[in-house]
Amino acid sequence: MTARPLAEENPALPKACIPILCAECGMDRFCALLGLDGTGTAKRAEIYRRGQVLFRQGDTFDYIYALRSGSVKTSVSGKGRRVQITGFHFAGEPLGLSAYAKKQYGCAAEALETSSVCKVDVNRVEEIARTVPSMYAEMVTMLSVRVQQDEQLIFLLGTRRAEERLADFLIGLSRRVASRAYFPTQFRLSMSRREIGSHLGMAEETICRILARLHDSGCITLTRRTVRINDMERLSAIVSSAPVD
Amino acid sequence: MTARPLAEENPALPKACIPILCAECGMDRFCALLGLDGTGTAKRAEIYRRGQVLFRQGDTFDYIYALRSGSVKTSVSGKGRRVQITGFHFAGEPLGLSAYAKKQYGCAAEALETSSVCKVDVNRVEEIARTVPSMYAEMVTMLSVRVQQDEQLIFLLGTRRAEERLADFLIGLSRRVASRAYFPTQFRLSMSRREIGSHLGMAEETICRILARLHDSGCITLTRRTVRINDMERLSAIVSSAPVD
DNA sequence: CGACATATTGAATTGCATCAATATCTGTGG
DNA sequence: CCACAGATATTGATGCAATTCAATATGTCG
Repeated sequence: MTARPLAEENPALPKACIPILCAECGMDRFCALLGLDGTGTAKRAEIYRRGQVLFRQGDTFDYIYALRSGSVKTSVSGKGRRVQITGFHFAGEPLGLSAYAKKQYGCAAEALETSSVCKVDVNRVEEIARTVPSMYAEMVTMLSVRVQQDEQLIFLLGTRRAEERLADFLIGLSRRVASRAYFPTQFRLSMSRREIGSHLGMAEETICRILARLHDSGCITLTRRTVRINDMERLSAIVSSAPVD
Repeated sequence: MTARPLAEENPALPKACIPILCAECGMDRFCALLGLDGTGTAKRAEIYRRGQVLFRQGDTFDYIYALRSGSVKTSVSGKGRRVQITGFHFAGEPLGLSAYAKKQYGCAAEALETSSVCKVDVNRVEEIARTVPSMYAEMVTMLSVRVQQDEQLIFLLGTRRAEERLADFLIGLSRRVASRAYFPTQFRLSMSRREIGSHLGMAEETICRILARLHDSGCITLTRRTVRINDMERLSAIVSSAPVD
């Protein structure tokens, strides 16, 4: 059993996400479900490599996933090869839960890099709930977090201009991934420019241009897929800059 | 006790929303919670008029709401008076649940017209769960439906052009409100052009122009806030028209 | 009726997409 | 180790969809 810091000792993670921290796998609430099978080790941990899919849009809801390490993108497709990346996901985040009602996934999930993933068979959920009565409450918590995140993205897509979107995106990433790293202001993008564009509702070229502009202005330093935030103040200012007013 | 059609007899409502239909108030799953207080009547039903707020963004999570009739908009605000309407809500829909984890509402809710709303004190949720063990599972269901809806809106905002957005919006509205009305292809908009624009991420004027264009082409008939869909085929074709390809 | 919100329509502007060309990176096999 | 091919990224030039600004019309309600 690997010792891990308790939730209270890890201020990097958002409060809402860590009431239960599972010492077995170092992950938050969701992993607690997996830790409770009596063996002390998470069952069904699997490795996915870049491009491998966890599930596809329309697939029957069979597993709930928990990301242990790496990163995953979720995307919604429509007709005419148009794809929207609805989210990028990192260690500690649950995936697939939103298929609960419809019994099929409303989005696809694909690994962005080599990632370790726990899977829970949904048929075991009721069963597990017998030993963990609060399990559904945990699922409510996780889903409610997701709704509020999604609504932030809706706000971004509906009201922000290109540069604001990208600044907002970088700040969010730094909070989620850089905070765990050695240099909290520096991190590596596991997704391509095209994927960032697909997530923020803009063209790949626009991502490039704005990143270049932020780099030239000294706001960030960009080398390949490595980003260092030099001036968080300025970046924040860009996000909520001039009202369209 | 007013007799109401069972879920199976009301094909107008989406499947995912009606496994439990509460005879007491005619509403779906959420209202079942309210029907189970032993009195046979929903407690704390209140009337809100156009412009009155159910809750504000940032307010402490104190009630879960269920819309019995009328309509409500939810919106997220940022700096610089920019506002995004994240959703329009009609009879049978739950509101405020997404505040569960953070313990404060991430959006504001405001009545678009005179509306009847049930309120459940969140402090009673645990309590209620004792008589209704499946209550948390119901909440998971409702939240998972909401996530999938939100992801559809994210797709729309990220990938569709103005005319497609509006066509998609009208089709969605007709499914949600017109189906309950006498003429299933005709309905009245409870929201202004500006509000539609704020929801779809476009300017009020653009909404006007495109509505006029759809009217002139015979696709819809528009009189004030009354919409009649004349050619659903064509409207659907607009939604998934030319790939940006 | 008069005041104010809501809606419509036109004209000018612009932010971003699109098209296009080149550069750079990554992995593979000789 | 280098050369090559394909993916990814950058940068420039051009076009257009949608916003913004502006003016008028129509609706709503005291």
